[in-house]
Amino acid sequence: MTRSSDQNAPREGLREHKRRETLRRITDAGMCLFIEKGYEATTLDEIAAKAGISRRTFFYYFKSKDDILLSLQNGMGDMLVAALREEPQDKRPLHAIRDAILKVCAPIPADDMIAIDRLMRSSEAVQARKQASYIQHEKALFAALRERWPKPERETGLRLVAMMAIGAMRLASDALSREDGKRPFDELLHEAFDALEGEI
Amino acid sequence: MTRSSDQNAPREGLREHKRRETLRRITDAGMCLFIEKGYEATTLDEIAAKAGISRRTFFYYFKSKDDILLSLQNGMGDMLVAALREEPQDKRPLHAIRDAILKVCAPIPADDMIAIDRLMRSSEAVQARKQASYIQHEKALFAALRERWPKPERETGLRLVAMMAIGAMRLASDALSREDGKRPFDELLHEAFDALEGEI
DNA sequence: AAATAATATCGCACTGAGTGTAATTTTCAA
DNA sequence: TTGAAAATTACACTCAGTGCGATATTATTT
Repeated sequence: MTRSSDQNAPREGLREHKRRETLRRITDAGMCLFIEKGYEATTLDEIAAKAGISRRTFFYYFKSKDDILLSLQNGMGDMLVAALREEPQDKRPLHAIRDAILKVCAPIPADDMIAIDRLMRSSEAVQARKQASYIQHEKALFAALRERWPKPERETGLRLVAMMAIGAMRLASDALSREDGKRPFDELLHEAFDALEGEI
Repeated sequence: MTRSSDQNAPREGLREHKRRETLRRITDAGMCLFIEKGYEATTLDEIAAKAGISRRTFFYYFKSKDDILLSLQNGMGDMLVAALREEPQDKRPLHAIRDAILKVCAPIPADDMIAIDRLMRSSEAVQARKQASYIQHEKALFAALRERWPKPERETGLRLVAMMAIGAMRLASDALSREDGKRPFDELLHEAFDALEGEI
């Protein structure tokens, strides 16, 4: 088989391409099995088999079984920060974050959100690490906020803003699952932020 | 050795007494080893040996290794709720919770708080489950708040209050560790709650 | 006191996650 | 083409956690 006969010429290097492919296969296999037979009941051997790799290779791509689920969650922090940077400078911190969250979450189908949320609830360890990832989001947001409002006396305030914003997001996300998607996410998020204004 | 020679007559049944003793021995052994050689590096075999029980018996007392550290954390939720119930009825929700937190945390030595906090940071899984326990505290507080302010239209608001209060507690606790106990916990907590008022 | 039930303790064998190591194969670059 | 770097694999290992069944200890009943 000569190289000239390959029609799908790799644009970004064959290595990178294969890597992405394998990563996707593992994630798909994992998600598929998790939904099919539950998170705890799915073993790494099964995932590896379905993804067509060895068990050892799985650990070349993921740090742990949890990471299959959490890789999705963990990307959120960076996305939020990026979206926040694109918000107009004159908005109040809380509104800027709210709109950043809206922008990041808008393209995610509600059904996917709910499905992943349900999966995460099925394992205590995963659920815990999801909560922990919220704290990471808070930290990331706080750092981004401080760039824009660098006065030292605002620090505690900005920490709280980040905390409240992520909290509101959590509330909206919980409500989405609880109501099983009856109302859209952006409505719930607005409601949570409005309630935040009314409180205190 | 006849029973009549026992001076420490068990008041609450020998079984209950032994149980408490064993529980304490396991916790002590665990804490001791965790501090000495780190959380991850300590095995259940070592803990069991030091506590004078078999490895299997450990699981009769704890659900997991994490639980040694988390049993301390998990009691907090109930204590907060109990303290909240004893607060005067006319206080605003946020102030009532703040004072409840103060009452619960006052008797805990700052050094202990810091030491446990440091230990929990050393394991990602434990750290994650600690964050998750905060969520449990929020839920418990929310339930307690709803008893006092049962109007349905206040629900979202009360959820947020619980969230902000626990958030402020987290902030104060983080600051305590970060400053290595330079300022007392109650000062930091007041600061966090005051900042909360100023925000929004 | 003896018999009986309930609770505690333990050992053993097992599953499954995760790691260390070293060998082999595949891709990339000189 | 050749040699370095990255990817894949097998194997053997440690450790957390579970299921099961046996034995010991404490409580309760007769």
